Amino acid sequence: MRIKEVSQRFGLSQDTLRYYEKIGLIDYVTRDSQGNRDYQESDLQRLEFVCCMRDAGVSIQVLREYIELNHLGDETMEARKNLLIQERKKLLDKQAIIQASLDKLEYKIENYEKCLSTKKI
Amino acid sequence: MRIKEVSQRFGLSQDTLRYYEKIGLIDYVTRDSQGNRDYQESDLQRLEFVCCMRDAGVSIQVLREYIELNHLGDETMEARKNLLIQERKKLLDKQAIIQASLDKLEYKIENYEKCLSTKKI
DNA sequence: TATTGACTTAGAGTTAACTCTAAATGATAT
DNA sequence: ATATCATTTAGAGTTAACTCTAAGTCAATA
Repeated sequence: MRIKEVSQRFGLSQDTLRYYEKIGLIDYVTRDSQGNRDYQESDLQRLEFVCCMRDAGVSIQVLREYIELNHLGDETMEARKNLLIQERKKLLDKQAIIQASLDKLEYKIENYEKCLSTKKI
Repeated sequence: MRIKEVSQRFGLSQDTLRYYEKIGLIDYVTRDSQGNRDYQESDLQRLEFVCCMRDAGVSIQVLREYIELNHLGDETMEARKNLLIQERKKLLDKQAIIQASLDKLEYKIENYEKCLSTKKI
């Protein structure tokens, strides 16, 4: 699959896709006879994971560490698991923080609604 | 209250507090006879709100807009309400995205656990 | 054959949100 | 009286994560 289609599929710019490859967030993508990237199924799967994590706010640095551990083979399984557990913790914390923020917003919005309806009477 | 204590209370650096004031995220803080900031109750309340929103990822730009509308008085109540509703939507979307990420992480972690326990037999 | 379009590269530039630096002031502790 | 400490200011520097630029290649189309 060529870069344009991959870009559309994941909602990442072509620049970002090349950048992710340059910094090792995805492996070197094979090139076709013209020298253009030809993304394989495995690349797409990696991108799926990377996009999902990036969308949630997982840092590039952490994802690179994870990828790096992957490259080092089975010995690093425990380390990888622990890394994911850490990130899960961070995301759970973030959800709680967002929830607190939502509660505050909810309260303020209701307040505005009260004010606005009163004003109209 | 002096900047040091405010900094500790909200977990913001003194630099950040001065920066927030400079860009209008909080109003100009009154200075004492020595020219040092003396944060009032109203400043602390504003900071409480700003911090909560910033922690959840609401952008400074949006918060500045909100503050700006506040300065413009009661006429802008509807606009302020709508701005908050928009931000609520963004945060709800973000929660869903994080949940998707968490589900994926959960799956992977379980997988690692299976692999690791099998290896030990 | 000329031009259009999709791609390539290396490297520079951008943006949001801080964070740091340097020089100065005034109050407090030794 | 001197040193230390908490402040102040304007403005420069940093970081993460892109995003853009310029110059070039190749294949397809008018």
